[in-house]
Amino acid sequence: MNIAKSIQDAVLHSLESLYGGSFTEKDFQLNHTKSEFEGDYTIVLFALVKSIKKSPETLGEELGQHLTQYYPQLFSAYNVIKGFLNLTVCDNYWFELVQRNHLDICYGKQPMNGHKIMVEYSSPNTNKPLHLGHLRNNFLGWSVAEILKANGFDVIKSCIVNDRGIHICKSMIAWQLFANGATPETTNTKGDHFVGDYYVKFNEEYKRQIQELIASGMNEAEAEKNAPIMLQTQQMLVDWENGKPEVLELWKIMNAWVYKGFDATYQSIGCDFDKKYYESDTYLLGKDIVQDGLNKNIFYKKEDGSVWIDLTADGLDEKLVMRKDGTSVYITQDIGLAKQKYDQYHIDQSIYVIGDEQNYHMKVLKLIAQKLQFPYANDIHHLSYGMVELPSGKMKSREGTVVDADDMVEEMISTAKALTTSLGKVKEFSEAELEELYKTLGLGAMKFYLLRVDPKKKMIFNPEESIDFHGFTGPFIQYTYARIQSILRKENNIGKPINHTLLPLEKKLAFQLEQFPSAIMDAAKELNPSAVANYLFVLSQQFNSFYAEHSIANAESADAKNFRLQLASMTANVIKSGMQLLGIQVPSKM
RNA sequence: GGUUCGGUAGCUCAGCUGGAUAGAGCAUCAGCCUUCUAAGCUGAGGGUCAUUGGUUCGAAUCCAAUCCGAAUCACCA
Repeated sequence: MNIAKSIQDAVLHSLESLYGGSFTEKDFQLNHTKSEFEGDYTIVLFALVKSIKKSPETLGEELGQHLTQYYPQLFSAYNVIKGFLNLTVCDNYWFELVQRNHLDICYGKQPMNGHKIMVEYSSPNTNKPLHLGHLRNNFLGWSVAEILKANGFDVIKSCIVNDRGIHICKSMIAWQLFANGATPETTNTKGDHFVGDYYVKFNEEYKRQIQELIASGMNEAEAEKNAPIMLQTQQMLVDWENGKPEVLELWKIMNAWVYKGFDATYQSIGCDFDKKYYESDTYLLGKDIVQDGLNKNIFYKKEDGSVWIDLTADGLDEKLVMRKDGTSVYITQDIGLAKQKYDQYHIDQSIYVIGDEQNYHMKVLKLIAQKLQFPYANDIHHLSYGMVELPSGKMKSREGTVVDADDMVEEMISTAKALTTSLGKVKEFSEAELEELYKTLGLGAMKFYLLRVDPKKKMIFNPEESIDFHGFTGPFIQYTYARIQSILRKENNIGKPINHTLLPLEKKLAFQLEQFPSAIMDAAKELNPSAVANYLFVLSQQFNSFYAEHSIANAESADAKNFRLQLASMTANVIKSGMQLLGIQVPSKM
C-alpha cells in the first residue's frame, strides 16, 4: 500500500471518529505539500467545511491533532495554514521504505493480473523506408507494451504490414521501367531505401507524363487519369489480384528487399513483435462479416450492389463497407482483422497505436463492431498520437523534407560519439565498448526526445534541440545512473543504517522514490510513456541536487553513509527499470 | 460547412478528477570542479495561461461564446 492511500484511510477514519457519519475519498483532497510550506502531504479542507460546519482552521486543528495522536507511526507533525492541513510523515516511514526496497529490481512492478492485451503498432507500407513519424509510433507502441507488462498484463505486440495495393505497384512499375535489373546488392543500397527510390521515380515520371499530356491539350484531371504509367500501375494491381505469376514473383522479390531493410532498422532501434500480420493475407477478411451484417439489417445494399452502413444517427456519415464488384475496402479488412485477433488470441483488449489522422476511421471501426454486437467491440482502443512536424511545418515526402529513420539513428549516434570524445571520460573503453556506449546514448536521446511529450499531442521535432544531451533528455538520466554506479563500484558493501535523521534533500529523494509504483500505474492507465519520462527526469534532478550538496562516501556518520548508499542504489534501480519501460538502456559509465 | 483535437515564458513542453505566490528544459546573464563523473549543481531575468463572459469561498484547470491553428469527413490504404 502506498503512502497516499494510507493517509487517505487514516483521514477517513479520523473524520468518522471525530464527526460521525461516513466519508469517502471524494470528500477531501489530498495533495503533495508545496515546497514553500512545512510538510509532505496536504489535506485541502474547504470541501469539508459545508458538511461539518466548522471553520477550516478549527477543522484543520482538530483533524491534525487526531491524526498525529492516533497514527504516530505515520505522522510526526502538522500545521494549518488557511484551509490547508499540512502533514509531516515520520522519518521512519521513508527510512524503512528505502531500507526495504533499495535492492529490489522489481520495485514498482505489479503481479500478473490475467488480462491479455494486444498492442498493434508500426504498421509500415512496403513501398518506402521508415521515417520520423514511424519512430514515434514504434517507440510509443513498444513502450506502452512494456508499461502494461510491468502492470501485470499479458501483452502481445503485433504489427500489420501493408504489403499490397496500388502504392506497392507504383514502386514495382518504376523498377520495371528504370532499374535495368538493378538490385539492392548490385547498388549496395539498403533494401527499403532501394524500393523507396523507385517510388520516388514513379512520382517523377508520373508528373512528367501529366505535364506532357496537358501540353498536348488534355485537362489536368484527364491527364492524371490517363498517364500511361498510372494505367500500367492499375493494370498491375488487377494482375496481382488475379494472381499473375510474374507480377507475384516481382512483388515477392521487392517486398523481401524491403523486409530485409526494415528488419535492420527494427534491430537497430530495438523494436520487436510477437505477431506480424500481412495485409496480403488479411485483405479478403471481413466479407463474411458483411454478409452477416446484411442479414441483420445493419448494412444495406444499394442498387449498384455496393454495401453501406448508415452512421448518420451517430453523427457520422454513410460508410461504404463493400464495393459493387464485391471487393472489400479498408474498413472491412480492419473489421475482419479485429475479429481474427480476438479469435486467435482471446484478448481482453485491443490497442491500436495509430496516428490521429485516422481518428475518424477508428471511430467508425469501433462503431461498426458495436452495431454488429461483437463481444470485443468495447475493448477496441485507439491510442491516437499526434503527427511529428518540423519547425518549418509538416514533413512532405514530395518536398524531400521527410526525416528518414535510419539517417536519424545514425546522426544521433554520431552526435553521442562526438560529445563523448570531446569529454574524454571513458578512455579505458575498448572499441567495442565505445560503439556500444554511443549507441546507448544516441538511441537513448532519440527515444527520450520522442517519448517525453504527451502522445496525444502533435509535436515539433527540432533537429538542433534533439541532439542536445543536457537538461530534460535521456543522456541526463543516463548520466545520473552512471554517476551512481561509479559510487557503488567504490563502496560495494552497504551496511545497515540504524538511526538517521533525514535531511531535507534525502527526504525529498525518498519521497520521489515512493512515487514510482504509482507513476507507472498512471502511465499504464493513460497509455502514456511521457508520465514515466517526466517522473525519471524529476527523480534524476533530485538525485543530482542531493549529490551536489551531500557527500556519500564521506558522510558525517556511518549511518548517514549507509543510508545514502541505499538511497543511491534504489535511485539507480528505479532509473534502470523506468528507462527499460521506455526502451532505453543505461550505461554504467559514460 | 460538419465532427474532433489543440492555443501556457523568446523556443520546446509539464501542470487540466478546481486549491496556497503558474513549473521544467533550452536560450540569455551571474556564480560553483586540489574530496563520490561539471553530460552536473546554485541563482537571476523572462507570463494578460488566445479573448470575453459564466459557475464557485477559490478557475490555467469546469461551462458557453468568439478568434486562431491542425486533422478528418474517398468505391486510397
